[in-house]
Parts: sequence; C-alpha cells; structure tokens
Amino acid sequence: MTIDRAAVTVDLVLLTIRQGSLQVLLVRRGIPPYEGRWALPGGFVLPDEDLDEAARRELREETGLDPQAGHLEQLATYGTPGRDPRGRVVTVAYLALLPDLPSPVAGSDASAASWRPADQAGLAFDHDRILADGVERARSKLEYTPLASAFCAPEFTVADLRAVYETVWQTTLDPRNFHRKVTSAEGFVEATGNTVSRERGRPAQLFRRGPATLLHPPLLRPAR
Amino acid sequence: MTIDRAAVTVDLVLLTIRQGSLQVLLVRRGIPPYEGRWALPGGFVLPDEDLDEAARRELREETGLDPQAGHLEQLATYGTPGRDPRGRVVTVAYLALLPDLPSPVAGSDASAASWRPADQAGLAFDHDRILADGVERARSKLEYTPLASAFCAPEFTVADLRAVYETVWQTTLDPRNFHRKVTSAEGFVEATGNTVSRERGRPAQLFRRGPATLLHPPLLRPAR
DNA sequence: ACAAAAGTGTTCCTTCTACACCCATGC
DNA sequence: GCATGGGTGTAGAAGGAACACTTTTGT
Repeated sequence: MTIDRAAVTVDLVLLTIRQGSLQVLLVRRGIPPYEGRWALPGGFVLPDEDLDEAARRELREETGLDPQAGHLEQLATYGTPGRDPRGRVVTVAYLALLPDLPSPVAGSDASAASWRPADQAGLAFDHDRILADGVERARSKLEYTPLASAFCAPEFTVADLRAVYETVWQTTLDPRNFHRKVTSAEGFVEATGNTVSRERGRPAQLFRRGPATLLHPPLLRPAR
Repeated sequence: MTIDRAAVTVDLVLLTIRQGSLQVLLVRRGIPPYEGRWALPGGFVLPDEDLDEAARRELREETGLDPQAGHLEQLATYGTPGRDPRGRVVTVAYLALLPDLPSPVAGSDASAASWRPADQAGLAFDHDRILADGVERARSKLEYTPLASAFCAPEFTVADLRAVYETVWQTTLDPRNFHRKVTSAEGFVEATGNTVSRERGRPAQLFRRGPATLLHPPLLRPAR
C-alpha cells in the first residue's frame, strides 16, 4: 500500500468587530504562490503539536492575544488536491471570535497583517471559501450560543452586545426586546454592578459573560 | 523549516436506525494496534483524492450504498500526536445518516463489519470521542434541519419519521402535534399520494423528502 | 364489536413583537 | 428644558403542549 503523506497546516479565521463592521485578520503574502494577495493567517502544525494547540499558538503569534480572551473552535478541514500548487496540503481551519484589540497587531509574522472587511473576496488559495464558511458559522452560532460576548471586552453593556448581533447579522433589533431577552436568558450575562456613561443618555449597566454554554431559548435572526 | 508530513485518513461515523435503536457501523480490527477491538471504518485518502470523495468512496466500500441515499457531511478533524501509535495520523471524520440497509453489509473490507449500538464504548484509537461527537451532531441536526428523513427509506410515513426522532433523542413525542408540525413545515416532506397499512390501524400516507434544507421553525427537543 | 394507529380540532399557555412610557444623564 | 440612549410594562399575535375526538384499518 502506498501511503500519501500530506503537509498539515492550520488556517485561522479571526473575526472581530471594528468601526461598526465585521472584520477579519488577513496577511499579505510576500512570496509565491499568490504573492501580494491577501490570505488567512496560518502555518504548519509542529511535529509534536495537537491541532488545537497549533491554532492557539498561531492566534498568539498573530495577535499577541491570550486565546482565553475570545473564543476559538475548529471550523472545518480543506484538502482538495491542487488547493496549494506546491503540493498536497491539508488545512484545518479554526474560527476565532475576538474583542476589538486595544493593542495593534503584534507578533513575528504580523508586519503585513491587517483587519479587513469580512465580505472580502479574491483571497489566496481557497481562502474565500474558508472565510465564507467561517462567517456563516459565526452567524448561526450567535443564535443558539452566548458567544456574542466573545466579541466584547470583559465588561460590556447590553447595547454593546446588541451592536454585535446587528453587525454580524446585518439587521436591526428592537433595543427593548433585546434587552429583556439577554438579561432574562439563564446564564447569558451577569451584572457586575458597575455602570458607564457614554456620550449622551442614561448610564448603562455593565455585564460580564455568564456561565451558560447554550442559549435556551435561542435568539433567532429575523427571517429575511 | 522542517515540515512535518502526516498520513491523512477519513473515518466514518455511519449511523442508522435498526431494531428500534441508533446503531453505528463498526469493524473489528484484525491487526495491531488495537487488534480485536471495534473501530470506526476508514482508510487513507488517496494521492489525488478530495476529502469528501474519499469519504464517499469509503462509504460505498463499507456499505455498498449510493451516498445519495443518505446524508454525508464532514464532522471534525482529529490529530492529537500519539492518537495512532504507528505515527502521525490526522483523521478527518465524516458523519453519515443512513436508512436501514435492506441488503446485508457487503464490500471489500466488510467481512468483520457489523452494526452495533451507538452508545458503544471501548473502541480503538480515539474513536469513542469521534463517535460521541457524531451522535451529538446528529442529535442537534435533527432540530434545525429536515435530515431525519435521511434515516428513512425513500418513501416513509410520519410515524417512521417520528420513530427516528424518538430513537435519536431518546424521548417520546406527541404523535398528533408531531404530525402537524412535520406536515406544516414548509418543504420538510411531500405527500406521494400512496398509503401503507402496517399491522393494525388506519393506513398512513407516504411522504418523500421535501426540498427544504433548513427547518423554519426548528423542532426543538424537549428540555431534558 | 373492539383495539390500534392515523389524523383533525380546540383550549390553554408561553413566548415573540410592537410600541407606549418612564428613567437618568449631558448640554 | 430638551435630546438621547437605558430600561420596564403591556396588549396582541404566533407558536407550542395537552388532549378530546373522529377516521380507517385488522381481527
């Protein structure tokens, strides 16, 4: 039996919300193939490294961020022959939902990295497809998990959370009903007791993530 | 840079409903490691083969079944170092939901294959974990997709479909409300016009799969 | 006739939706 | 005071759960 061996990489779909839009971290390729094109950050899995570990390492390298701060999960695996012209490369894609980073992107490979709108097209390799799959996964995850808070700072207001939903889903939600749903859903958020005043209007309560891992009931996006 | 190359395999979680229980197709290993233990069927991805293609090929080899008949999707990828004592093996697991096969399992490697209850434990490699992930995925897919019909023959009754839900979720559902929900959900099922009489009672209408790919509204499993 | 399964109708209750209304702040 | 965003109350609509009841078969 001839066993084909493949190079195994992890590619990251790092999503955040910046300047009111859903953005993804991309790196500009400095070498062929696809030289000069934008691509998802990623790299080879090390010889004695677990896949999840490799994804966490890449996340740290690209963003300088503690993987604890956001949310990281396996997305899907892509291995079509010819997807990388250099040979057989199987990539395990990971999806991360991250708060807007206070510090600029730092790290070894990050010189040519920048946040770009997530509706980007024309990426290197099959990264258009991977990005689209990641965005769709993020959209549906907001429905039945409390992961929207992964896009927020450790303390956030209900309005912050609503902005996440509105940005990712590209809809508008009723602020009053949203408030009720979020605060009454078991374990979604916990009040910290603090408040903030922003610009104008009554100060808002601050919350942190609750312990729930699933939303009961789910928060369904409006039927388009 | 030293690039680690890994053997890439696909492993299949083939689920069906037989004799009133959720069952999974397992093969008994004839060689070390884990000789004599039950394992998920699977095999190496061929040099010029796409991952999905490899999964479809394995499905045909193990069951003799046209992949069109059921449902096949990528589940997740497992690559922990040491998961296979023979070396670095990354496996892309696929989940299939299949109708109860009229023909016995046939195919090249299938001599030692058999259907076993899906709550099985003590499998080779990390297959306990993969199987558990597959079963959980199947459970939640029934909620918001019409895939329950993938467990049924091309023509089925509402009671057949309800049996799928009750078996996979391990609950009982009200036959009357279930009937209404299924027949009123847009695109879930389509009446064929035929009926069948089974054992006793009024004959039931036969349906085939509808065109819908998502259920609106979802059919939520009762809160534990 | 009787049992059993298919299928319909109805009632009650929970949840969603829309929106009126009050609260607390900056200017 | 007035504009602005935070937060509560409530009425109507929609959907789910429970169950009485009718239909159509096998024995």
